[in-house]
Amino acid sequence: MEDQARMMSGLVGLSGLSQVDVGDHDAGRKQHSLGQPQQDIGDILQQIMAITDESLDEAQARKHALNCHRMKPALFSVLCEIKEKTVLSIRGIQDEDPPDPQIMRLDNMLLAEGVSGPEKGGASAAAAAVAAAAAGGSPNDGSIEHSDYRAKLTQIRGIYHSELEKYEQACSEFTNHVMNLLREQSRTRPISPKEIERMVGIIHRKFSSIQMQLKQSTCEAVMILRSRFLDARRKRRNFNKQATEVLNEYFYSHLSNPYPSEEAKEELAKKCAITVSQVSNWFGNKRIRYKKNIGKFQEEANLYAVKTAVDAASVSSQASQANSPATPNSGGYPAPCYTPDGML
DNA sequence: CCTTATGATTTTTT
DNA sequence: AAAAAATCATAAGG
Repeated sequence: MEDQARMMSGLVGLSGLSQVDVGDHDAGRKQHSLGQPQQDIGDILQQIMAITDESLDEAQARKHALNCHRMKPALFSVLCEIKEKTVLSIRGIQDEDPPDPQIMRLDNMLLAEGVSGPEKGGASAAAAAVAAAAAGGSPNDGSIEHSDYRAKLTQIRGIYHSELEKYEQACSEFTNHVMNLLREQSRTRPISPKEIERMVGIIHRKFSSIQMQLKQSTCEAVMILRSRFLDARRKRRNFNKQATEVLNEYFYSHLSNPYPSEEAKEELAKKCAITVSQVSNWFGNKRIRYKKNIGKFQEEANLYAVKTAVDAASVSSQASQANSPATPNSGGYPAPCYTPDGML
C-alpha cells in the first residue's frame, strides 16, 4: 500500500497526469490516426532510453521536456497497460521458496566433509590439522593420515570458496545494477518497489542455482577424492627405498632389542616421512617375519650390520669385521641359530 | 597368471 | 595397552 502510494506520488509529481489511465487511449489513437508522424513516438522512446546516459541536469531537463510533451500521457498509459498485463501473467509464477531439499543435502555433505565448514578458519583449521598430525603427538592412528588427501581437500576447499565468493560478488554487483536501473527508471516508468524486490528475488534464485552447480561439482570432486584415498587407505603403497633403509638400519642395529621407544618411533617416522603408527606396523611386521624365518633375512642382516658397523666404528679390528656382522645379536632377541652359509 | 614381498588390519596373547 | 600372530589385500616381479 505504502509502496503503491509512493509510486503514485512519484508519478504524479513527475507528470501531473493523475488520470492517465482512463481516457487517454482515444487521445493517443486519435493523434495517431490524425496523421501525426510515427517518428514522434520513436523519438520519445529513444529519449527515454537515453535518459540514463545523461548527466543529471541534462536528464532532469530532458525529463521535464518529455513530461510536457503532448504524447506523454498516451505513452504512459500504454506502458501501464503493458505492465499490468505482464504483472498478471507473472503473478502465477510467483509461488516459490521451497527450501530445496537437494541443496540442503549438498550443503550438509560439504559441511560434513569440512569443505564448506567453519569457513573463517578455512585455512587455519586445515593448517592446525596438518600441524597436529605433523607434530606426531596427536592420537594419530589410521583415521586421518594421508597428507595427500588433506592437501587435495584443502585445494578443493580453496577453489570452492573462491568460486563461491566470486559468485556472491557477481550476484550482489548485478543486483545492485539492476536495482539502480529499476529505481532510476521507476521515475519515468511505473515500477513499484515490490517489483524491484521480486526482480532481486529472481536474480538471487538464478545465482543460487548456479551456486548449486558449484556445490554439486565440489561434492563430486570430494567423493572422487574419498574413493581414491580414504576408502583406498587399505591399499598398500610401498615405502620408498630410503625409508626402508632407515628402518632396516635401526632394526638391525638394535636387533637385540628391536623395540623403538615412542620417541625413537617419532624420529624414525619423521626421517621416513611416514606416520608413527606406520613405524609401529613396520616393526611389528619385521619382528615377526624376521623371527619366523631368520635365514631369509640373513643376507639383509649382514648388509645392514656391515653398514652400521662401517658407519659407526672406523676401523677397530680387522679380523672381527668378517665375524661381527654375521652375528650382530647379543641379547634376548632370537639369534640366527645357524651359521651363515652364503656369506664369505 | 602365479608367487612372493609387504604394508595394514584383526585377533590373540601377555 | 602393547606385542605377537594370523590374516588380508595389494604391489611387484618372474
